Amino acid sequence: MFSDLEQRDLDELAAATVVRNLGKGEVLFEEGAAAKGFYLLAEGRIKIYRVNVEGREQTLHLISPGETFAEVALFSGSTYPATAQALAPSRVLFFPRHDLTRMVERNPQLTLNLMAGFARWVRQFNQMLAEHSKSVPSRLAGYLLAEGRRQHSAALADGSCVTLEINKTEIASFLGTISATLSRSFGQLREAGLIEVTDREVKILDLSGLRDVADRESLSNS
Amino acid sequence: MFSDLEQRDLDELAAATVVRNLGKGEVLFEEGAAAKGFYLLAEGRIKIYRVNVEGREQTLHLISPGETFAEVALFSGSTYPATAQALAPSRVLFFPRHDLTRMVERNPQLTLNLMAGFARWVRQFNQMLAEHSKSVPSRLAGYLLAEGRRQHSAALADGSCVTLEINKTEIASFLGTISATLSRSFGQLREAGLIEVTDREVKILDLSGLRDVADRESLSNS
DNA sequence: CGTTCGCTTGAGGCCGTTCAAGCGACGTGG
DNA sequence: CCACGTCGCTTGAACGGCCTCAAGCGAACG
Repeated sequence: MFSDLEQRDLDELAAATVVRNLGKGEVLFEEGAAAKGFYLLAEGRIKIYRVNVEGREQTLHLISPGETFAEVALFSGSTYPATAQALAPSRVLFFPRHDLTRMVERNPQLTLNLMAGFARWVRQFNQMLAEHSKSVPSRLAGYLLAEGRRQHSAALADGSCVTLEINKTEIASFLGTISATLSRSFGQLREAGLIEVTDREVKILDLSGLRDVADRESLSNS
Repeated sequence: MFSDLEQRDLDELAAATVVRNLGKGEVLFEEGAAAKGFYLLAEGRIKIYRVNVEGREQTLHLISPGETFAEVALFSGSTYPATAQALAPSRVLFFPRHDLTRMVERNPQLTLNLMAGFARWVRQFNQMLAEHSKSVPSRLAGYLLAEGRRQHSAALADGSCVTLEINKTEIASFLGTISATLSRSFGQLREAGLIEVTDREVKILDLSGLRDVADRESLSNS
């Protein structure tokens, strides 16, 4: 993202960044708080969530080390649209907005990079909307495949193992459901012979079958 | 959006724009097509939609005259993430991307304007996700209020009328449901004494009640 | 006059939620 | 070391919202 910056700007940026350490469960910023910049996760795990009218949490993003988040702050200008909380002890780098915008004005190429970052964001959001019209088992299958891809550099295969890095209640929130339903969904995938679950380890027994379920609307269809 | 451009750039932009007329039902661009720029709707009505795995349409945006759409093309770079179709005879202005990016490089202020436009987009998307966890009657109430706000410059009041500018099947698609369910939802709002429906005219009988329903999760709760 | 289209309404079924109970793992304090 | 509470997870039963399938109806149109 910063690859096209001149050295002078890089120095300036580095000088402006702030490091912050978070304990497990600590809230980095809350929905509605003034947005003064964006973040890069150096270490740990962050979840971005909103609470809906009924009080249930809907996780929007799960941030892994190396990813930036809250870039929206650069545009929306005013407030964060969601809450960020550490799921594990974490270290984040903070980039103040006014430094960034100053640099943007001087370095148009940076704009294009920012835009590219958006592309990812848009795609992800689009996908979330699409996912939301699927059944819970389908969404779960998609999640497992995505996690597997993220964890292994190599391609997935029958027999690959995926580690659940967050507890199942958190996964449920990410998938827009509750733990009870998620539990049954794991059961359905297991009974279909697609996966094997032991604690926080998921073994993929039938990769292509799992892909089918993830692409399909429901588990039963066609 | 273009307010900060210099005259020279404005001239150049004007020279690059292309006008296109669309008949009712005509498709402007399809999901997956190469994205070469974005559009401004001068006249008519456009819907942006995706078809999910099951083949049902989910409308993402309804574009009214004066609004821009497909700005995403400026970022994602590659392909349109959805399909655009005219709901009525329409006239659109097309802005080629490469002209825009050239201008962005020369005119950093334009970037910030683009970002501001994007902020709107993000907010809308966020709201869509939130809406999706509500009941259909709630979503319908929200839609009616939004349409009312869009149509009347003055504030809404008990007795205000809202005209449904698109047919109910299209509204259903926009709300992520089907016409049968939408029909029942209209019935529920009517029976609750909140609205009165005659053909394509909706009279708001109880504005604050309608707002309550729109903010609540379901019609029955509390 | 027949067809198509948009809308409404009914019956039935599915999926996910709610409420509730039960279980093992873990930590704490007696 | 054991009793007890909490927490995360699972499982059952019941309820409810929305979808599906289907029929019916008026209006527009050829």
